[in-house]
Amino acid sequence: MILPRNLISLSQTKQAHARIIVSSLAGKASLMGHLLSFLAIFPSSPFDYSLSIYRTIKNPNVFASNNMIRCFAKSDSPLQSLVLYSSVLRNCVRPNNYSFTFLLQACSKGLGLDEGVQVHGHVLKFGFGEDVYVRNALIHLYSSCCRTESSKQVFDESPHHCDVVTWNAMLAGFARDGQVSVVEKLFDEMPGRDVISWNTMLMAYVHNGNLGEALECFKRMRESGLVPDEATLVTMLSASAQLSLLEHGRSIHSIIDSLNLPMTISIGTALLDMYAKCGCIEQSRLLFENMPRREVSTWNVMICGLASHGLGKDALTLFERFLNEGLHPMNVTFVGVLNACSRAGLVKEGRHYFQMMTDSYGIEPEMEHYGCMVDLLGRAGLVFEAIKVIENMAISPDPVLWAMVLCACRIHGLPELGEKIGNRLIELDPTYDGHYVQLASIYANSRKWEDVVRVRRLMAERNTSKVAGWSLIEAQGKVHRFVAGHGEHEQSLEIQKMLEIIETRLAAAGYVPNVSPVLHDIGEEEKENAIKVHSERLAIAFGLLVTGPGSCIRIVKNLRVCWDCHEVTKMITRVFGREIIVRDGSRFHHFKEGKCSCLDYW
DNA sequence: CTAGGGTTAG
Repeated sequence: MILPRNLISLSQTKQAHARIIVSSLAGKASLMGHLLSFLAIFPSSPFDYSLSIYRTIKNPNVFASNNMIRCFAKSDSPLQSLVLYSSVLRNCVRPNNYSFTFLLQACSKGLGLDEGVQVHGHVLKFGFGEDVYVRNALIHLYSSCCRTESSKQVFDESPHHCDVVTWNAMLAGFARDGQVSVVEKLFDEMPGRDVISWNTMLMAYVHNGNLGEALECFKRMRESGLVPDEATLVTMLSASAQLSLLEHGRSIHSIIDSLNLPMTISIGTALLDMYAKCGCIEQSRLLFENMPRREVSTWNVMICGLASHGLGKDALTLFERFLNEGLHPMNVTFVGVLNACSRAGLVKEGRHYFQMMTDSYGIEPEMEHYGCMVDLLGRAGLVFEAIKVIENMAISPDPVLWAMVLCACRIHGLPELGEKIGNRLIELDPTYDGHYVQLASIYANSRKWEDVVRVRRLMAERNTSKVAGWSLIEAQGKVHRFVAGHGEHEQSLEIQKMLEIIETRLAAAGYVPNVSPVLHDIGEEEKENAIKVHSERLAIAFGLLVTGPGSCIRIVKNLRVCWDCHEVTKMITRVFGREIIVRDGSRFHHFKEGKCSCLDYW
């Protein structure tokens, strides 16, 4: 027993077991307890071997039993440890503090809240209510089930018997429950914070969409002098990815390099996801090819990344490679694959992979899968086949699917059907303005102006909720946010001038703006006053102002790009000799030399 | 003689 535990392999442990048998020492409770304690370390190892050892012990003492409980807790059937616990009690062996930490661990892992509550009773009965380890295990149990009131109760019962682990378990519980402000409060109150405290705070922000706060918090963490670890950096990569902040993501990447952290699967996957979501799909590919090891999620991220960039064929090629390597796709893998088909208009392939998913892999299609298929078929003009998919669904369809059909009706000129679906959708959700916009647009295409006015009036009267359009651009070490209209940015005068320059130069190049707002083809932003300048145009104008000539302009926007802005952006890349990458609400557009990577299909 | 808290993706 000289080697540290974590350096001992399963086969070495088995050798030790063999020698114990040869020396006829098998059956000794303390010795076998040690053996079990080694077996408990191997992650999710099956418990049958451990159990066969435990069974040879004539009179198992609490030490040996604790370690067997621990083996169960680490296995795939953690709740088995409770069965053993009851036999321990039957044999009149008194459990100790170790027994309860292992038992509670088992309950947390096996989602046995009811069982955990019973164990909690035994904790009190046997007098371990003030043991820090036991209390932490209890708080962890309630935290992992989002029972924050119970966690808090345990915490409040003896507030002095706690350490940083106690506080961290509390943070995690409220974080999981989405109570970010409580996490913040506890984080401020706690007497000392370690890396895990910071990580939990960061994850609370990222998981609940408070991405700006996460960036701020990470800055404070660095100022406090704490060295971030793998979990910190993976979380921050996720924040950078969600916000599409390439410069920030790159700075995290350089921290990873400077800390000499190994390229683990987690780090690698998070990095390639970050690059993909920041528009650098080639960088993602490079990373992917150079990763020493990958797992299914790595492939998922890469396939989804390629799909979001409209590289449908490449995504499918990668998926075929995945299958050739003998890997087993998950439901998410097929979300990526079907998305790839839908973004690239690959109808035949889409049908093929949808069938493969259900027939060859027995994966039940979820709403996302149906969404891809309906979108794919609808956009390709196969509106009735899209409807058939919805009608044959095994689950009840989300209205979003009908909204896709509605959109297809508008694009492919099916006004009567569109009118029916549009009215039905408005009935279902009168507060969402997107449906009114689509319906009005369909009437406009049919030149039914009275209907256009009627629908728009209805929308105004009902005070529908609308999502304001915004665009982000990272420049000069800051994030600049633009909303439709202008005047809020400190350089708004220059931006205004730049917009005029753009207009003049595009006009000289022959661009004719789409004058009638009701004729606007696509656009969730139609609902915004059409006189206002869409947010991405402000961001592009600003980008032209502040970035060096010839450099690429990267924009993120929350809604989908409207047809008009899409046309203008194409022209700008030609007239100004710039590359512009826009991540909109549904995908990436790489604009270059007057063309877009989506080939106007999105 | 044995123990604990936090990881990403659509």
